[in-house]
Amino acid sequence: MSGTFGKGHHLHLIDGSAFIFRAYHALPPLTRKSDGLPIGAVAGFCNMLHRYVEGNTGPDAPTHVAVIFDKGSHTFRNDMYDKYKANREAMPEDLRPQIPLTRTATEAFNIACKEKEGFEADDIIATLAVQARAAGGRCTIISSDKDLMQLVGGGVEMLDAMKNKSIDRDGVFEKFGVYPDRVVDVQALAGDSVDNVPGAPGIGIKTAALLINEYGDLDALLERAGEIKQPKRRQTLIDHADQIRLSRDLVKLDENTPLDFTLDDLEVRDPDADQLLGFLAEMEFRTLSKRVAEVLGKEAPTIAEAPVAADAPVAADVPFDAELYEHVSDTAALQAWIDRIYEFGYVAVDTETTGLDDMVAQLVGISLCVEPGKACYIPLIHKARGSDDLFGSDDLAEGQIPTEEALRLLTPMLEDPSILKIGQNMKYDSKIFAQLGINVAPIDDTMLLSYAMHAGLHGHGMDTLSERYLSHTPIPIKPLLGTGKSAITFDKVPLADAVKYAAEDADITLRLWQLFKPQLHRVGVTKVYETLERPLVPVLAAMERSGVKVDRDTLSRMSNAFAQKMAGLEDEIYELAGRKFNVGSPKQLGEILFDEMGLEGGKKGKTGAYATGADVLEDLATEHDLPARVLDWRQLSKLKSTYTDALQDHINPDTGRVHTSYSIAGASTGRLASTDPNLQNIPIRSEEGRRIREAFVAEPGKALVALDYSQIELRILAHIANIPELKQAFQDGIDIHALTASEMFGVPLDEMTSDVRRQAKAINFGVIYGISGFGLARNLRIPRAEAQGFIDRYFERFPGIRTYMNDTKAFAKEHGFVQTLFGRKIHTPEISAKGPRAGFAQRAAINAPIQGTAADVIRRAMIRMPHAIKDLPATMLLQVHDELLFEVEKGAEDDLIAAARQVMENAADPVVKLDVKLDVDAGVGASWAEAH
DNA sequence: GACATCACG
DNA sequence: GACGTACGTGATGTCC
Repeated sequence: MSGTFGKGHHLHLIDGSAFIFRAYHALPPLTRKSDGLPIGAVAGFCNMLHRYVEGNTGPDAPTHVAVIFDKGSHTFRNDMYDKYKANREAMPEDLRPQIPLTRTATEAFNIACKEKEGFEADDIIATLAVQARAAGGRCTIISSDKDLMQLVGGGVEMLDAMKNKSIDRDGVFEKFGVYPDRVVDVQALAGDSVDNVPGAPGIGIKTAALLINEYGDLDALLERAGEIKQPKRRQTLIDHADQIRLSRDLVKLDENTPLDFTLDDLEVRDPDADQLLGFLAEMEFRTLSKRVAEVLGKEAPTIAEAPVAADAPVAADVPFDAELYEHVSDTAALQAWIDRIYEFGYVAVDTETTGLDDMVAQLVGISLCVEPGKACYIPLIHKARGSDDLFGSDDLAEGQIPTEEALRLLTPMLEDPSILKIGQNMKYDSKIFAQLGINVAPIDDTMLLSYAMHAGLHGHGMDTLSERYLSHTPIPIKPLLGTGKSAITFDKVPLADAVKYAAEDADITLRLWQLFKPQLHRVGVTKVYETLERPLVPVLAAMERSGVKVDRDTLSRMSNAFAQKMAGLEDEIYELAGRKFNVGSPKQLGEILFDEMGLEGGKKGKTGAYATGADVLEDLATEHDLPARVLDWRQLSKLKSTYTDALQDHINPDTGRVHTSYSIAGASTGRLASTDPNLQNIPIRSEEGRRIREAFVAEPGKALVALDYSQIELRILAHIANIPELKQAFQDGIDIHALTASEMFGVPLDEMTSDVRRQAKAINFGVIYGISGFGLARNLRIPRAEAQGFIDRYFERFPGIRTYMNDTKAFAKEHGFVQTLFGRKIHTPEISAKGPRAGFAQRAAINAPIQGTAADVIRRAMIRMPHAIKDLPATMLLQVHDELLFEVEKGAEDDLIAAARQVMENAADPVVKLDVKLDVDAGVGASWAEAH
């Protein structure tokens, strides 16, 4: 399309400074290999331009486009107000030389590049947008700068390229509470701390919008300021009227910037392949050159591989050699290591201990590494071999620094805020040090780096990572410790072996860190790692060390009661079966039920054994008493073995409390997992099981407080899939399952029966899991066709759900991962598999953003919690996915609930603005049963 | 160590 | 049209 710009034309205006700023902060400080020129921002800028150009296909593609830049630091606004943008930070040194290169880049892409001395880019954009509107064409401003929102409307809209979200008049209203024509008035009142626009003191956007909407516009408001009821607000407006008018002039964009070009000069042009590829080659952008060349159908330019600096060894260059590891046996050698650590500013640390339970294990030795291949082990309490070679004596081996002495030297370094301590699963090591009163900080964790980048692809244990990323199989621990009863602890491992094994772990950790850390940016998960993973480590360490008090007598009494009941049931079962057998053996039970007794419905699984799961037995229970008895027996057996018995063994003899361990990198979705023991699956659904929670108690003088998010996953679904009815119901506090039932079946809310509600509830949950007719039918025990009918009606009523499911599957197929609202990536490698695996992967992909976002939310709450409750006599003890359990001194319960609820309900802010509020329910009691 | 089962969100 | 089918976990007991 050509001719004079007008109807049918579509102008894109890109806010160049915003692109540069974003590119600069999104990428690590890259430099051009050949000469060290800082190039990160240019690289990011080019990537964004390329992506932009590639994304511009289809009927909505622009006919005209320009990138608009700021020029010069002095504009007419500085003449109006000398403090305008006065508290802007200076441009970073390494960004300055890149600015002109972004102009060159724009021209290399053959996109119009415009700027004007004395004017901000915003003014040029305003002028062009107004011209485009006047000519009857459309204009899209690619920026998220709120100052540009005053231009929206009448064919002008904005596009946030990062979020790929367009902002129209309603979007502006959402942001400012007024439509675009009054945005300037609101900004004039609210001011802007970034640009140093003064505004009216004490008035923010909300109040400003309120006032403008009440009085019509700013002039009317200032004229009638005397009518304002609130005395403080009235006085502010009267006193600062001039300042407010000045602010309006500052934020009002100049729509009449004199320009020496017209819209027609901005017509979209094809890039000149040679020019573009030439520029990219000059910048030495290998990957982008290749990508662009592919699109243009050209050969990628060859870019000479610059020699890697000799003094920067990378992991791949240094072979693993355990013989080179150093045994640090005296303080002089240790001091030399500490000195080296201070030279580098970081160190990989690993502790060796007497066991895997970090609440009990004792420190045996410490290994350190600052450069690949150069690591040491500092043994502390290794035992000397006894005369009979059987470690009969308690004597320490030679060549060890006394623990106290070594820690005296190491502690300042471990606690030094300027020295980064790198570990693999640092929560373990920091807990070991915490036992000794040493507070290790700051930390980096290779396990969590991997988790942030590779969740869903593979595990994140050191052996896995070493083999995958370093092509090196670590020395196995088993031959050193042995197995079973004859296994020894690490302090009995001979020093020569211990040095090799232990130092290698630090070596591997350092190499992984060197490899992973720069990749974080590239994978785009720096924020995830920095805000959701790393800060959680000390929080969890503290919770685990606190533990929760569990009353042994309560458990013991329950255990005896269960045993008695089970014995009674066993007698009945043998009677009904006609013989004795092992009730706990599904295999034997299946044979009894289906072969000997000849009951119908025996189905064999893959392994050829009959299925005897609860669902099968429940069906059989209508026909026969035996399956019902077995179900009862199984419930008791589960409660006894897993809870009343095993839990007692987990009571720490020193603290009298149970200390679980949370794995941060276990669940692919971002959820935590609790192990040894698992305190996230303590019974609650059955009345009998629920009583186990009576054993979880507060110390005398204290109470337990439980706070849990109400329906968090459904709220997140309502937001992500954008379902207006569900969002409204949550805002209004309406029973969401009843609402769903009402919408689907046309039953008014006040006539809802519990059965219809129950069905709707199953559907709501099913949706979160990637529903299927079969699955819903089985869950509700209704015919499959009927279940499918429900699902069809649900999708019809809430079409956004189907769109979400389809979009998510498509996204996973295209990218190989899905994302939470906070940017956590969950990889879905099997999404394109054949057969049933694809189905699994698709449902997991649908579920992951929902479950994962909820997990992110509570992580954020937990990370903020210590600060929020620091002045209260309270401790955070447990997390159960959507619940936090606290122990608090009596009298402070309400204060704690208020503080913790505040943090939990606002945990998504300010990164994610949820369309639904988050509600938190709270309970207090002497036991977990009472508090829930 | 695999499998079945069942506890939780 | 057949196939297999609700998401994410951990602990326990049986059986080979």
